[in-house]
Amino acid sequence: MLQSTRRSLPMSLLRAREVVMAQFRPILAQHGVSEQQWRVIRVLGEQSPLDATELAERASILAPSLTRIIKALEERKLITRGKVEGDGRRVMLSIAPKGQVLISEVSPESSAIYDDVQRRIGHERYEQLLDLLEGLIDLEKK
Amino acid sequence: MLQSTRRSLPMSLLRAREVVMAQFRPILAQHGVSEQQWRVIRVLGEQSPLDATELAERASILAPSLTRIIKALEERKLITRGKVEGDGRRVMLSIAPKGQVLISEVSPESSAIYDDVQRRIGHERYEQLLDLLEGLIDLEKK
DNA sequence: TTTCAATATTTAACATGTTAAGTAGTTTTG
DNA sequence: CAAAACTACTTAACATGTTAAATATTGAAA
Repeated sequence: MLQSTRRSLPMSLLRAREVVMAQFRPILAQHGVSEQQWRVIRVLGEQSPLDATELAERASILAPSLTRIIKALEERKLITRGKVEGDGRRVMLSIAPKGQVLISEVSPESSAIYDDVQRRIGHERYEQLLDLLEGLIDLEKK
Repeated sequence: MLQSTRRSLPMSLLRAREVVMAQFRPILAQHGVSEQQWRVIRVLGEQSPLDATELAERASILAPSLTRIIKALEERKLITRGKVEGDGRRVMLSIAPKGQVLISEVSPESSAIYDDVQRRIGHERYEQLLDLLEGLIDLEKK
């Protein structure tokens, strides 16, 4: 039997993400960063430095995209890029002062939106949803 | 307090979708269609004809992307395109015979994967996840 | 130590996402 | 009825997704 296009898991995940991101996009746009650039900045805000592979993994961005994003963010001095002594292949990325400023500006607005979404969906259901998604993500590792 | 990048809703939705789609992509690639092209074909397989706006809505694809996708699929004769008498602005799209063949080829493999994911995550949790996602999607309409 | 395989990143090429602007056709207003 | 507002779709421009190939470096094997 054919899976309906309405109640299909990939489609629902896509739409749900769309609904949530629609709340965030205006804020990010005001600060001149894309969704992906913001993910990179936020990950580096949590831990710096990180090599490109680790960063790509944590921000869920493919290597070729990351290369381009790094270039753009470095030019705007939001992050910095350095080499690793002992391994000439790797690139180490760190959050820059301007990046930290950006984080401190965007985070409050971002948190407000998270809280709002969480409140509208209900705290319990919100946690439940995250748990189920986590379970789905873990399928990959098996 | 800063939201961790790990347990964040947009990120989890993205990753979960990635895990699921990673199962499908090889099949679609074997048949020479992208994920988005497949969504368009499948929606038209459920109902034809549809005007571009309806199709975009149901396939969760933005109008500019749809324009390009339609062009590609029409050239491959997987779908057909017609005008609406009475409204010169609209474009009506329909599944073509070759498109129906493609659906009949891909669907069994696709269903098998759905079943596998569903089985691995558990039927009940699967339905629960879809319900929660639906609830999140409905936030948009309020 | 030289050669080969593996790793980290980049580049290339093309599809799609995203926002804004453009075009043509249609409906509403005055 | 004519101008204005609206609608459906397309085009444009640039960022990102995606796969494959290229580069440079490192590590392992002969």
